[in-house]
Amino acid sequence: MKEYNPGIIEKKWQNIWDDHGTFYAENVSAKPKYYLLIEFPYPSGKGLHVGHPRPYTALDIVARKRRLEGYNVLYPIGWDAFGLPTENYAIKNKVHPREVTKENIARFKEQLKSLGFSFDWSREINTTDQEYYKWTQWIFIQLYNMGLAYKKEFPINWCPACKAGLANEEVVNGNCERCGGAVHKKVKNQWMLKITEYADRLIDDLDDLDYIERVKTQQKNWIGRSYGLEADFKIDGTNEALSVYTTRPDTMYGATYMVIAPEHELIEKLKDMISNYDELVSYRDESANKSDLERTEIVKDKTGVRIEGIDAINPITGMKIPVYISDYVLITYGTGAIMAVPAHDTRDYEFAKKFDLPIIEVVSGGNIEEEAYTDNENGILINSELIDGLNVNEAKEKISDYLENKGIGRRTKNFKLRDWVFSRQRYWGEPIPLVNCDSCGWVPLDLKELPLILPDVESYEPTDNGESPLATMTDWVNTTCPKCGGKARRETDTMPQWAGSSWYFLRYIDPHNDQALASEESIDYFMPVDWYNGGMEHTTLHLLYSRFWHKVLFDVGVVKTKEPYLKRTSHGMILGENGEKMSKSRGNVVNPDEIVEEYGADTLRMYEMFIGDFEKSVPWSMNGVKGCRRFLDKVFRLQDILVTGDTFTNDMEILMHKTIKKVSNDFETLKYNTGISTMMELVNAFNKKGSINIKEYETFLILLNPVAPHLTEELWVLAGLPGMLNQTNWPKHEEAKTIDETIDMPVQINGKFRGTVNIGRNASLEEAKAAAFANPELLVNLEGKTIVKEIFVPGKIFNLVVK
RNA sequence: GCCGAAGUGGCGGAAUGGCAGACGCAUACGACUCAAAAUCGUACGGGAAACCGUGGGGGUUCAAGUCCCCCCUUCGGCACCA
Repeated sequence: MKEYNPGIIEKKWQNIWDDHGTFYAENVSAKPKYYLLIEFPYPSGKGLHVGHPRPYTALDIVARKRRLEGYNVLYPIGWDAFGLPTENYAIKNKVHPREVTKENIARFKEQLKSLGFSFDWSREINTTDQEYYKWTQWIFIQLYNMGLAYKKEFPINWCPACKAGLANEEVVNGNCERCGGAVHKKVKNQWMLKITEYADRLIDDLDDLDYIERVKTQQKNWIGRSYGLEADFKIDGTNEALSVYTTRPDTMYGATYMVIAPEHELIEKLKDMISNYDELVSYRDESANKSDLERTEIVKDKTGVRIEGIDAINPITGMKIPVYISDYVLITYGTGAIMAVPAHDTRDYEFAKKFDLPIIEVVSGGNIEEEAYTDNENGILINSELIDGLNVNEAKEKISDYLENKGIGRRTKNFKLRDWVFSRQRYWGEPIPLVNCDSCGWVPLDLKELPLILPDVESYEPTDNGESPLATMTDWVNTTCPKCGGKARRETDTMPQWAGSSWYFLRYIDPHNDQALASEESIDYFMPVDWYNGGMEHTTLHLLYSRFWHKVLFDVGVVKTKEPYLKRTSHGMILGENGEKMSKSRGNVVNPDEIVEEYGADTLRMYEMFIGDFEKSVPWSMNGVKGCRRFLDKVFRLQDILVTGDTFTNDMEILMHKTIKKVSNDFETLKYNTGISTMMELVNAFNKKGSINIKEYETFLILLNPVAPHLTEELWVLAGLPGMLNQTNWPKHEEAKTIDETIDMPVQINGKFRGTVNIGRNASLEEAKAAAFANPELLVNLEGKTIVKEIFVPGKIFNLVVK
């Protein structure tokens, strides 16, 4: 008998699929479409590791199954190729990032191709192509025209040693990833995108989506919507009022002092009344110089300064209360000021203890001598004249009404989500297509001027002053205003890596269109994405950003669906054999090339899916790989016991239908591991029987095909089955034929398993009882006992309660 | 601290409230072989057994890995968001 040689078989079928364009999606089709999306890779210099193929294989299984079910499947691939690692590598090795990118992509592509994914390679995209980023720039202009892009002073991470601005991911524990030195803040005028304007929609529209629950909750928490009251506290002896935001207006009687952020405008406004202005300024400077790390490290120890010379008036009690500045209040959230209720807020409690401020209990139930009582959702109000005796929720409403009626309070909401800092002072990104004109201000380029090509530069190293490398290119920077024709300067910041990936799923639909990012008809046909799988690490940034851009494009009228992705799932990480995260420095990286070389791509694919629960992290195991290869060898040897037959044999019929049902279902529900084990059981059953007929064999090959496509296509041909496997149909089970006529019903005595009885599926209690009493082994347990209760669940269990 | 997920053999992991450990790995023994590999077969949670076993402690139920309450541990996310 021939031997299973994956090296030859796999190459052969990959070529056939390529030559036939087997997996190309049709642009126009009478078939229903199905759009599957994986997160397109960043082509790093390291090549693939075995973690990459896990999600790709999972959706490849769904893609192949869907095609056999009669869908026009779009399963595309591309490259998210702008970004820092490439740029840093290029600087270090004095190669152009374009060249590095080209090489990396070539390597990734070769590796991916060797795994036999059914990607539509005719739609391959690359975010660094001019024809691609032309439309990234076009979308930016839409954002600008809608007023969603604006410039703002915003601090960047600045490494004084490297003289470079750093991305957040380059800052590790407050230090520079490269030189290890402390990272400081440097304020720059940057482009921001108003994602906060879409915050409500980004939360509310989640309700109708089929996203795994942890993704929804993480996004909701990240956006962080809260409802509360903005209330005005008068500053004594002035017409000024200090507005605070609170989610607990019910506790206002307990507000014994106020705190404002060090940067709050009130200090400048009331400068003349303040007797310790200099002290406040030096505190402000001090906290500005603190790194993020320092600021959070000092959590335990609250600092602050009282603003001398002013007092605020609690609007509900009329009492004069002091005002402090402290960096535990953030200028970026709410109004940058709070009313402090130390009895019921841990932070305020700590501050009050330290500065010896009064603590007034207003919700009963805690022990405020010991600590703040915060877990008080169901508490009753005390020491609060207007609302004494009410519960927290009633009190909130009453106080809110009261202050709104007096015109010194407004119900409002707040978000933790901040606007998106969209500028990078880097070379390897999309140029921002705007010019600054002395008379017209910021002016976007015309569509016909796009793409604004990233110029070739001698040196793309960051500059000493934190400006983008593009800023030194005066020829490129100096231009004319598209509006008035006067002198103008180009924006020299580039876009972040998140830009290209925020809309790539739309370009796949119509990747060569030079009139639009994709044609209207094709968008209408293919959108939305039916199933998007990706890593949990992208939940709060990429996934949210792309939902935001899609909603903007919806508002512009480019897309017709308010959400880009109907369904979102997430895979677990693959760890090294030692159970640690795979990394070069830990020396536990497994390269898929080695596995393909030694065992074949089908074995790798199968093991990637069989390794464990798809949603959980799991350590790699070379022995596990061997086990999967062993199974495929077994499958190959089924040829030896192949017999004729055009229907399932009687003794295998039920098992066949059960298997079809289980595998079909498991492939839809991320349970690839149990789907595969079901097929293993089937093969074991045929081997035990000693034969498999051609009909059973054919069906089995189709079921296994999504997991091991090369082998099954080959066996299909070797068995003389008609055409190619990829042209056939996915089998369907008959529900009636998945049910056994007789079952081994477990018999329990006092809830303990004592044996089984083989009875009819629909047998009655009497039949079960008769069978049980005919079994001497069971009778032993009944000796000298009386039966007090018989529990019989048809088809399930027979339990005798005895005394 | 807050939010989320999870704790089951030597390992990865299965189990609509109804026989815990499917399937695979590792291991041991046997067959084949001059021998080895491959392959095939048998065993494989603990215990001599009665029994005991799904992180720990309570509870609901005829019956709990699964449901409820409390606690411990691990992982992921957020982190002074008022």
